[in-house]
Amino acid sequence: MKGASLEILKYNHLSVTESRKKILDLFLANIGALAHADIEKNTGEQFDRVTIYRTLQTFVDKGIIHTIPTADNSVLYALCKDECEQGHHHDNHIHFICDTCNITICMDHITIPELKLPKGFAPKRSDVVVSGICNRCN
Amino acid sequence: MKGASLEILKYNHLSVTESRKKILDLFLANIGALAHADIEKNTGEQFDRVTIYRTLQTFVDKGIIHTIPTADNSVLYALCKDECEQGHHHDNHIHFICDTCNITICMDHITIPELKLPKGFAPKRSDVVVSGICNRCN
DNA sequence: ATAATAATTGCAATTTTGTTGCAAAAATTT
DNA sequence: AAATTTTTGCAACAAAATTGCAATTATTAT
Repeated sequence: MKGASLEILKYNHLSVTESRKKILDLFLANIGALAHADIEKNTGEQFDRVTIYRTLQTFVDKGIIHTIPTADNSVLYALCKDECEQGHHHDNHIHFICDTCNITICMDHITIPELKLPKGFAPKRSDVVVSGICNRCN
Repeated sequence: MKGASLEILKYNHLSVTESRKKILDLFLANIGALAHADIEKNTGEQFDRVTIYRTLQTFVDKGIIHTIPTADNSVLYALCKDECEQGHHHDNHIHFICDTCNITICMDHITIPELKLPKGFAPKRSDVVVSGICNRCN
C-alpha cells in the first residue's frame, strides 16, 4: 500500500509535494472523514493553514476527496472510493456519524433507496447523513 | 394563525420578547429554511447579530427549529413541524435544495426508506439532503 | 399595580474560519 | 543543469461566530 498517495497524485496530474503526500496519506490511513482542523493537528502543524485549505480544494476539484454535509456547519472531507477516483463521482453517498466517538464514515457501497418526492420536484443528487452509534462504539 | 408564535413561545416556557416573536414569525411565514443572514435582512437589521445567534440556538435547544446539513457549509434552520413542536423530534428528515432558486424545503411528510447498514451500526437519526430543481422552478 | 427578581438584549472585544496577493521556494520540464 | 511552471508560506484582510458584562426588558411575587 505504500506509495499509494504518490500514484494517486500522478494519476491526477498533480505535482508531488510534501503537503499533498502527507495530507493524502492521512486520508488513506483513516476510515473516517477529516476536518481541516484534524489535518492541521495530525500533520503537526507542519503546513500553513492556507496550504491545507488549498490542498483540500485541489483534491476536491480532482475528485480525490469530497465534502460531507453536516448539520453543525463543520466541513468534513472524505476520500472518494473506487469509481470516484477515476474522476466519476458517485451521485449518492451515505455518511455515518457516530454520536459517541464522532467519527464520520463514508459508506460508498450502500445504495440509497429511491425517494418519492412531490410532483414537480426533480432530484439530481442525494446525500444521506445517518447518525447513531458506530460498530466500534456499539 | 395569528398569535401562533406567542403560543409556541409560551408552550416552550420561553420569555416572550420582540426578537423571539419576530424571528419565529419569519419561520412560520416561510416555506423554506432560513440562514442567519436571511433573518438579519428580513428583520430589517432590527436586532443585533448576537441576539439572532442566541435566539436560534434557544429555538434549536427547545426543539422549535432544527439545523439542516448542507454541503456548502452554510447553516440553515427550519421549523420542526407537527410532532416536533410538541417536543418530540422526528428522527428522519428530508430536505430539498433547489439548484436554481436555492430555496431549501423541509419535507417532513415524506418518509425515509429503511437503510441497511453494516452489522454493528445503530442508526438513530437520518438526514437526507436532495438537490435538484424544485416544483416552482421546474 | 408595583416592586423585586430573573432573563434577555446589545455592545465591545475577541476568536475562529476562510480568502487573496505576492515573493520565495520547490517541482517539473526542457 | 537551467528555464519554466507550480506551489508554498507569509501577511493582510474579511467574514462568521462566541463571550463577558452592563443596561434593558420580561416575569414573578407582593
